[in-house]
Amino acid sequence: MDLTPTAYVVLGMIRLGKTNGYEIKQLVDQSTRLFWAASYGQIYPELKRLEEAGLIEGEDAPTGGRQRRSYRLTADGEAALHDWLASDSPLTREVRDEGLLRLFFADALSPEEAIEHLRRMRRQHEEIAAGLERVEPEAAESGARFPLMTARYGLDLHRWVIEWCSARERELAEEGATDVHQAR
Amino acid sequence: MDLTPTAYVVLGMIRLGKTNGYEIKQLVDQSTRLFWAASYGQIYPELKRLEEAGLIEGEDAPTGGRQRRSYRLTADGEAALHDWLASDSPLTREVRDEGLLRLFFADALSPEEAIEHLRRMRRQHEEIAAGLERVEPEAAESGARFPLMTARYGLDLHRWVIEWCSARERELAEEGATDVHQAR
DNA sequence: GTGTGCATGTAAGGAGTTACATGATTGC
DNA sequence: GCAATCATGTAACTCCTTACATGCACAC
Repeated sequence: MDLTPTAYVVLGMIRLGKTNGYEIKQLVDQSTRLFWAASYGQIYPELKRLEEAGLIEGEDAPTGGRQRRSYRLTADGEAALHDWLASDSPLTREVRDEGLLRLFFADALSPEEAIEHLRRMRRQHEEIAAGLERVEPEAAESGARFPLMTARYGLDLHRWVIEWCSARERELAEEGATDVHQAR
Repeated sequence: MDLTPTAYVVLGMIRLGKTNGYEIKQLVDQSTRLFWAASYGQIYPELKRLEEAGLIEGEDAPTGGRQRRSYRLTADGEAALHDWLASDSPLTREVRDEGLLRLFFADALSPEEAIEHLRRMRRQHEEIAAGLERVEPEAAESGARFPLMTARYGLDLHRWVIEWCSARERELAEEGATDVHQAR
C-alpha cells in the first residue's frame, strides 16, 4: 500500500480538522499550494482510495438537502501519516520555473530585453509574496506551529528572490551605462 | 503551433551548440535540470515535432557505423525562440517539495523528530549545492553569461535554504532545552 | 429570484517518467 | 574481451489539470 505524497496531503489535512474534499481543497489552496498543489480531480478519488484502504472513515453528513461526506482518520491512518513524516525515505523535489528557464537562454536577448525579463520574474515573485503576506496572519492564529513556519519560509524565500532579481537588474543596467557597446 | 517550455529547451540547447538528442539531454542534466528537467522520452519526440514544424533541420551524421542525427535551428526556429524569451506571457511555476510538505504537517511529530526532519531537508539541499559547486566552473568557462547566472542563483538559493534549516533546527533545540515539556 | 458559495464528482487529455530494446565505439 | 560511453528510440504507465455536470443553501 504505497501512498503518494498527495495521499498524505489528504491524510494530513484531515488530521488538521478538515472533514471533506471541499474543505481540504480550500486549505491546500491557501497553504501548501506553493510547494504541493492538489486539484479536485485528485482529492475526491484519493478520499475513496484511502477509505478503501482503511486509513480514513467517511460518513454521510448532509447539510439539509445538500450532500456532504465527513471523514476522519482511523488509527491506521494516523500511524501511516506519522510513519511518513518521520521516515528518512528520499524527499521528492521537482521544480518547473519558466522564468529561470528563459533567463538561462537570455544570451539570445539584448541587454535591455534581458533586464525586462528580470523585471517580469521579479514581479511574479512580488505577487506571490503579496499573497503570502495576506495568508500569514491566518496561519499565525491557527495555533499550529509548522504551517506558520512554512508560510514564513515562503515569504522569506520569495523576498530573497525579489532582491536577487533587483540586484541582477542593476548590474546589467550599470554595465549598459558604462559600456561602449551600448552606443552601437 | 503552440510550443511547450520543453520544446524551447530543445530549441535553446541547439542554439547553444548541442546538435543531437544525446548532447541536449546531457546539458539539460547539468544545467537546467533543477528548474526544468527533460527526459529522452520527451526530447526525441520533440525533435521530430520541431523538425516537422520547420523550426529545426536535421541531417544524418553517423560516426562510423553509429547512427546519429545532427540538428540546427532554422530562421523560423531562431525567431520562435527569441519571441518566447522576450514575450510577457505568464511564466509557469510549479514546485513539488516533499520536504516542505512534511514540515507543514510536522505538528504531528515530537520536537526531536521535527528537528531530525529539518536535518534531512538540510542535507538534501547540501547535496544539491555540492552538485552545483561542481558544475559552476564549467558554466563560468562556457562564455555564455546567463547559464552562469542561473547556476549562481541555484547555489545562492540552496545555501540560503541550508541556513534557514539550520536556524529552525537551533530554535527548536533551544526551546526543547529550556522547556518544561522536555521532561515529560 | 439571482448570484455566490458549498459540495461532489468524472471524463478526456496532456505532460512526463521509467524501463526497456538496440547497437556501435572507445579505452583499458 | 569487457565495461563504459555514445546514440536513438518507444511503450506503458502515472500523475495531474481542465472542463464540465449537478444541485442545494443562503444572502441580498
